[in-house]
Amino acid sequence: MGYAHVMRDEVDDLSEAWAHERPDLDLGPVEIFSRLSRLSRHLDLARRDAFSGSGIESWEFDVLAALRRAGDPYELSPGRLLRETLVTSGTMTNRVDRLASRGLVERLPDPADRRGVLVRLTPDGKATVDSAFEALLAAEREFLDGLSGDQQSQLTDLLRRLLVPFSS
Amino acid sequence: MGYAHVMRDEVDDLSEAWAHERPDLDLGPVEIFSRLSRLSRHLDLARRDAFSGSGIESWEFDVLAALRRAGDPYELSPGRLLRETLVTSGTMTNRVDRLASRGLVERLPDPADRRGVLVRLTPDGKATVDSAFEALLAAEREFLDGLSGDQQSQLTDLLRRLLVPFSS
DNA sequence: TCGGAATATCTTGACATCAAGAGAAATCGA
DNA sequence: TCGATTTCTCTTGATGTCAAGATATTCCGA
Repeated sequence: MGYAHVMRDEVDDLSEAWAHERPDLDLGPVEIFSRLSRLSRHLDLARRDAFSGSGIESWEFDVLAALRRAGDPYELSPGRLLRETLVTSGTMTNRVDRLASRGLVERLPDPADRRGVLVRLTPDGKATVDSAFEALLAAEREFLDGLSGDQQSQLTDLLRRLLVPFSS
Repeated sequence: MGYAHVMRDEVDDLSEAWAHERPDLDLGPVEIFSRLSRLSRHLDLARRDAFSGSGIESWEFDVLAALRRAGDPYELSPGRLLRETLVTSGTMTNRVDRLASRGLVERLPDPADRRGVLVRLTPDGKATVDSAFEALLAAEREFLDGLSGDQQSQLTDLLRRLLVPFSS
């Protein structure tokens, strides 16, 4: 049966308050989307802690991880990187500048398109992102403690259903 | 049976790439937390669109909504507001400044504590947040189209389990 | 082949956020 | 009652992000 009937989170308070003030509205979406956005906020903060041991920040990990999982030779264009990380082009220019000045990536001319460049992970960048990824996984695993394997699969499936419309 | 076996989202690509590069790691957490964080990012962007009709931005809604659901007389301290919205005190000072200059809230001295102030929703602020909230609910409801009522309840329950540890 | 439209990246200026700390008032133990 | 600690809000300076636009190159239809 589980403990659903005794568990109470911050969104229960929030939606109860809304229900009191606006009993005329259907607050269904609040139950899901407020939890999603608050969870994401809490997890961002926890992620920052997890990365502090590896000496990088979350935005750095996002870029390095995209390059890392692209596989050898760990190269992607800035355009591809910004689509993977959902930021604007100005932001990505700035991120690559800072990562390059730290020696974690380097810019190369794209041999196939003279407008373009390629961003490549350096050996230093690869070691950094590998260590950060392991720390992140370890931290995240703790947050899944309260969920059985079945529940984790269910949650994955439900989140995928929500995400599909956004995945072009 | 549903369509789980044919649905594929952007995180399926991402985790497949990781599995290829790091077959030594247990990537379970990625399936859930990457989806949470990417969903949250997409939803933030959608929220911005939903609010543009009401003439406010997401950060303004967050503050106005906290005051609105507090109920008459729609007053909270800055400290309470920053705990509800998970931002720092400097951010909240800045937010209240800008909302006050737009006439949506006003600052009052706290009669019970001379260090403190109270932030109160103006009638204009109340009308604004009520209209924005209805627009938000309408937009969010569309994203839930792909989930049955049962699935929405399941998702709510699973998200609550993840959120409880963060809800002090 | 040529010109317009699309694409790729970078630049600029404004702005929201944060971390750290300052100042004022309240609280609590001795 | 007094002093130390805590609480509450605001200030400051640095920084990351965005929107809009500039520049260079490629693509594509006529």
